[in-house]
Amino acid sequence: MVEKDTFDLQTFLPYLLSQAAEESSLAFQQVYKNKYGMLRTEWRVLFHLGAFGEMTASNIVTRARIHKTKISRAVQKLVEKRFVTRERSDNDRRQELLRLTPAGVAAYRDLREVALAYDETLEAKFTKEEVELLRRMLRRLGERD
Amino acid sequence: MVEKDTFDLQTFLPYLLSQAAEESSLAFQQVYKNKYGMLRTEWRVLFHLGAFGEMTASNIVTRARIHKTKISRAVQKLVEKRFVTRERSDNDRRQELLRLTPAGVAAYRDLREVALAYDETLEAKFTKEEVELLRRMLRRLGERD
DNA sequence: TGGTAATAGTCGTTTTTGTAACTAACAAGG
DNA sequence: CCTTGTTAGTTACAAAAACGACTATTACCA
Repeated sequence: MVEKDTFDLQTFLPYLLSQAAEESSLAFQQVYKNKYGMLRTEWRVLFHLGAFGEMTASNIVTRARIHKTKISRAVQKLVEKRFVTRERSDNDRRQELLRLTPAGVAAYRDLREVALAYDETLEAKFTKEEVELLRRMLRRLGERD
Repeated sequence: MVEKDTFDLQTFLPYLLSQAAEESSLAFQQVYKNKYGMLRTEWRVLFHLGAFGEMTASNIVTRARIHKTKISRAVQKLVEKRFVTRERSDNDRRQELLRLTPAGVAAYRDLREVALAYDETLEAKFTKEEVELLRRMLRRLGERD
């Protein structure tokens, strides 16, 4: 045993953040996993393509800050699932333009609705002002240093 | 491309939470990883033993909500590193009492200081009141449903 | 040009994690 | 005592993540 402690895990922000992140993503995770057999990175890629339209893998890497090997494998899976097509760019033949198929668009829209509804249940725990502040703080904490 | 979107990842709380959690734990992670060769679960186990003293693995499972197989493996690693000892309980010979060794205590104290200092740098991004609210909200979001 | 560096994306191997099945010890009721 | 059920913790195997090396293409510049 150590002397009486001035440190409490319950005040350590990285701990609180990771607990909150984990708990709050569980329910949503079940949906894209069970309904579409997707992993988290796949959902994120799908989301980016749905929200921003045609992109290359490295666009997503930059925006989502996910390692390129993870993106690469997620794209493969999404192509296998027929949610995404890829086409070599003519300007730069290293790049591949990624696009949602109609099935991909449908999945995106469906998940987007689920996400919106789920987010509302989270927001309902607090006041509007609190949620607003929370978002601002989380964005700030999530900024790359 | 999809119709103009009402959904923005930047407002989706699980996304913001996971980005903030990831980013804000990176720097601290480097410390326990590089300095002590620990993984996240190992640091958490070490922390629990340092803060609360002698515990069994399932005590930690309950408190930290980490799956018992992860705890089991983390304990093995910590024993190998000579930070923790285990001893079968006499009352119940299924249980093992876990304790920090002097080296474990030293590592704990060191990491505790690092954590405290690091937390302060995070807090410095906001006002006292904001941080207080943030903690409350994160605890709320991290509660098991 | 030609050579070197940088970028896009993939692949292979090693670590970690997740899941479930397993052993050992206890508990409680007949 | 015996059986059945529960708890503590480990282990085995499969799924997923991390990390680095690799190919192909483009960019830069002497």
